[in-house]
Amino acid sequence: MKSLKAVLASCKTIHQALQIHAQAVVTGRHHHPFHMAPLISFFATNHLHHSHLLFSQIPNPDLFLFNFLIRAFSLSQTPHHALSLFRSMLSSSPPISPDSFTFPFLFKSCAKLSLSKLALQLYSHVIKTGFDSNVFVLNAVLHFYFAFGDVHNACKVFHESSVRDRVSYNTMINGLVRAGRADCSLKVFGEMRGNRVEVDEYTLVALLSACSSLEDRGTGRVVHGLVYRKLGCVNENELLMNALVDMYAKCGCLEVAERVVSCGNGKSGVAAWTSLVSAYALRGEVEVARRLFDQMGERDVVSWTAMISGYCNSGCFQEALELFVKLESLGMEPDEVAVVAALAACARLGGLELGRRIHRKYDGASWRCGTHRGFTCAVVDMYAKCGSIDTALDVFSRTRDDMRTTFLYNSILSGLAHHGLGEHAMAVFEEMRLLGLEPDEVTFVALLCACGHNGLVNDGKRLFESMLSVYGVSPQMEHYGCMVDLLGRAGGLDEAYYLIQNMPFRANAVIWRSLLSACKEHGDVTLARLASQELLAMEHDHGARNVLLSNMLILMDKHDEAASVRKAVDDVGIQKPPGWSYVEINGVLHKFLAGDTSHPEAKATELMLRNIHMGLETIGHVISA
DNA sequence: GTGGAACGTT
Repeated sequence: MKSLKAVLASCKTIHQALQIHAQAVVTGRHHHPFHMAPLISFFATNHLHHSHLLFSQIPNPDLFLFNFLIRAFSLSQTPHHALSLFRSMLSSSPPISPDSFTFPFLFKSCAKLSLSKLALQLYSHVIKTGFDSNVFVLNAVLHFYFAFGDVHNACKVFHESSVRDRVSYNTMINGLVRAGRADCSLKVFGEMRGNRVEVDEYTLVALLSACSSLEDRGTGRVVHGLVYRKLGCVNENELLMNALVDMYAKCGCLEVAERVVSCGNGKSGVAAWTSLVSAYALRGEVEVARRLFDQMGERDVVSWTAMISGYCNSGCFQEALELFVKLESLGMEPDEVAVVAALAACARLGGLELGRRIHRKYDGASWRCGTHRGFTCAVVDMYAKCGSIDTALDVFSRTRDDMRTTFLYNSILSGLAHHGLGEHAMAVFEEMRLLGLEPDEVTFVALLCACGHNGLVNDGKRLFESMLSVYGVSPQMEHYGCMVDLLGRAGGLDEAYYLIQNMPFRANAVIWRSLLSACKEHGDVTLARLASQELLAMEHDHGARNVLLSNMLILMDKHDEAASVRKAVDDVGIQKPPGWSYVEINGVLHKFLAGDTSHPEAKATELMLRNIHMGLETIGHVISA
């Protein structure tokens, strides 16, 4: 008689397997772990739920069966089942203790479910029971520390461990690269070589990723040499080929990257092509990127996202959104990254209706690798940039504390700043501090900008002074710019000028322009001349500042000087690139230039604008030129 | 009769 395993191996359909199960029930073998294991294992690949059902009918499952199912669930989309199985394993009578097989699967489940506390509890159990000297357990611990972003403890455990193998090194190198510490990963690789541990394809892929993120083509070439020595010129590993192409693409060697793709005997896959698309788009050659994108044999969500982001990077937001809508219409499920890119494009175009549609559609989405943190941030940013600050605040306030990040606070703070809600911004910042989130450079730009727009001079000064001393963020050019603007608007022109003279770097055009417009506002001709001289001496020309300067001189009744500035502008032939504006009305995107009268409803628009102006002036606003 | 780690998009 054939063994059950042999019979199952020849099963072609689920029905045949179910018949075998029925037979086991008839012969009374369905209660025995030993007899049921092959059936449970048969269903585990595609019908895990059924395996679980069979398992639950066994009165006394053994450690092996528990481990088997815990493993299967830890790899599945529902890893929490692995943890409940573990609980029932501990509480069965007699209780079953986990072994070195159990722990790695539990850690994997914790990592997938972001249960860092549980993982740490389990780890202390591992140490107590001595399983930390098992290399499989160690590697799983390293993996979960990296998954939780705890690079420090991963390194600590790795360096203090007495057992290490090739996988430990690979996990370290890969984890460090993904944590943005590619430089450290190369050091670990040095240790690996020093300890005469052989490299394998996992090592090589991780090293190529390190070179990609460091844009270190020299080391990249050395690793390419290692690949060649290890595997010869033709290789069968698609992931490795892709990593190689990506390395050359990220290092700017696009020609070499393309050569690797074409010499790869068709072994390089979607990822390699996606790297090329993204590299060309980043270089500003969107047309080339699009041609490659259209030529690709196979395209997945990531390739579409690369092209969409590529358009965004080159300022082609309309093309980006067209591609996103096409992606949806093809029935492909965009991931968090794609949706974030589309929302960013909406934000830049003022596409409120499309943005709102995207927000509603993906609000409850359950993304495989998504955290929803990026999504929330992009949604808040989109509403704020589209002028709907109330909706932005609404989404923000309904966001759970553990979903709040510095980035999210930066989005809402910038929104509040641009909407002139300075006091509200200060209150939100206070809330951010209480939550223990650390502000970064962007936070302070938003805050100082908010203070500037609302005349909160003392708050602004206090914040600026606390940046480095309290928060460890050193002020950049933008922050000085905000301060010059803040002081200038409040009439503190001398203080602003003093700040410019005492900055650690030379002021840029933005700063001088901001001082110039403050001079205009407060009628300081001497400082205005000084600022405009600085501006004219700057290399990269910008027509707007001269227009501003001549406007100012006209307002100050210095028509002769104004005329000479205008003439200087005309003589040099300074041209300001046209600034396109976009507005979305009822889902239709309208594009126009300043002074553009080509739109069919230009007259009506002009009339409405005049009404708004008059309304603003009636309630006491001063409209500057 | 069960183990581990890997590529491309923000």
